[in-house]
Amino acid sequence: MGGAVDLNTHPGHLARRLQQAHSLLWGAMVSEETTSPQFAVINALVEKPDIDQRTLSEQVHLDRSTIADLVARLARRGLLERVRDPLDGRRNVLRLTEEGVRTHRKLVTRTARMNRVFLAPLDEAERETLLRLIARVADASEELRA
Amino acid sequence: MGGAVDLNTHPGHLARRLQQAHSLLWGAMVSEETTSPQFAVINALVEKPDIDQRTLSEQVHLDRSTIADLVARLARRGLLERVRDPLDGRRNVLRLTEEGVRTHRKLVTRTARMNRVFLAPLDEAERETLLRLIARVADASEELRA
DNA sequence: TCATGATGCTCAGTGTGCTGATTAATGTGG
DNA sequence: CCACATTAATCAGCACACTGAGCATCATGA
Repeated sequence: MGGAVDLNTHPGHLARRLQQAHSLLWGAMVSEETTSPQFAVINALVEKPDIDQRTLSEQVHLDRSTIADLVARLARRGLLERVRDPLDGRRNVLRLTEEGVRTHRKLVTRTARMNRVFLAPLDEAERETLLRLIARVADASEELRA
Repeated sequence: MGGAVDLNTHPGHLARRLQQAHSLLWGAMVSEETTSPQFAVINALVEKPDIDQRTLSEQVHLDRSTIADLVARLARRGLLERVRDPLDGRRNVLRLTEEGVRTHRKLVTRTARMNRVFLAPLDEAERETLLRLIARVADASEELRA
């Protein structure tokens, strides 16, 4: 006996496994260079260009420090431009380059295909349930932190 | 328009958010020193002592490289012992110390409490559904890898 | 105007997680 | 017995993600 716990009843452990399985499949089916969080950032900038890092970090639910690194990498690869706001010297205004927009277009179709493969073990109703339940738990936790 | 995607339909993005929310709550309600993956390792050693790192990595679904770092940190903190197997000089045999067992006992009750808070937005049926669906997707992906 | 506070960013430090290369030890076939 | 493959662990390198500290800039009130 000894009181060991079944980790399959621990959502944190399962979430980590899920994320890891995802990033593996991502590398194989979507891109080796552009990671999933990077795609989230690019996607957010397609929807709302010319925002600063703080706003961006709220959009994609990433830390301010994490965003800084991530944006620096994307800028180094020429996918976006980081310009000091002349009206407010504290802000970096972010905008995708042509190359960034092209990358986004390419990855959108691939992510759709990957998501189908990833969720293939579930039927349509289960897929929606899974996404909805995760979102509810995540939303509630993030609510508490605000 | 411009083709931006709704990230709430992307399981990878949701998985990352879920995991992040979890690790935040973990730090607040369970332990600041011992992380969730570290607990998974300790828990596995409670169930099966005297295994090597490779076996351990399969038990908790963590990479061999990652296990090495993680185990080194736990050993440095005196929660487990890493001994070269005299019968097979390649292996490190792992065993919890008294302190490690004590830590596990303490954290088991706290993790149970934390999981209840974390999943509070869901009713009992939804909780089981969530855990089961995540496990199915993760299992299927890991299957492909093998 | 000028002190105070708030805001946006950066930096250092730590931990998690992967890949790929290397090293050491064991096992096996000729 | 020895060359060869296999296996376990380590190491280097990269990316993600957090905290906490510090810095520059802007906004506000006295």
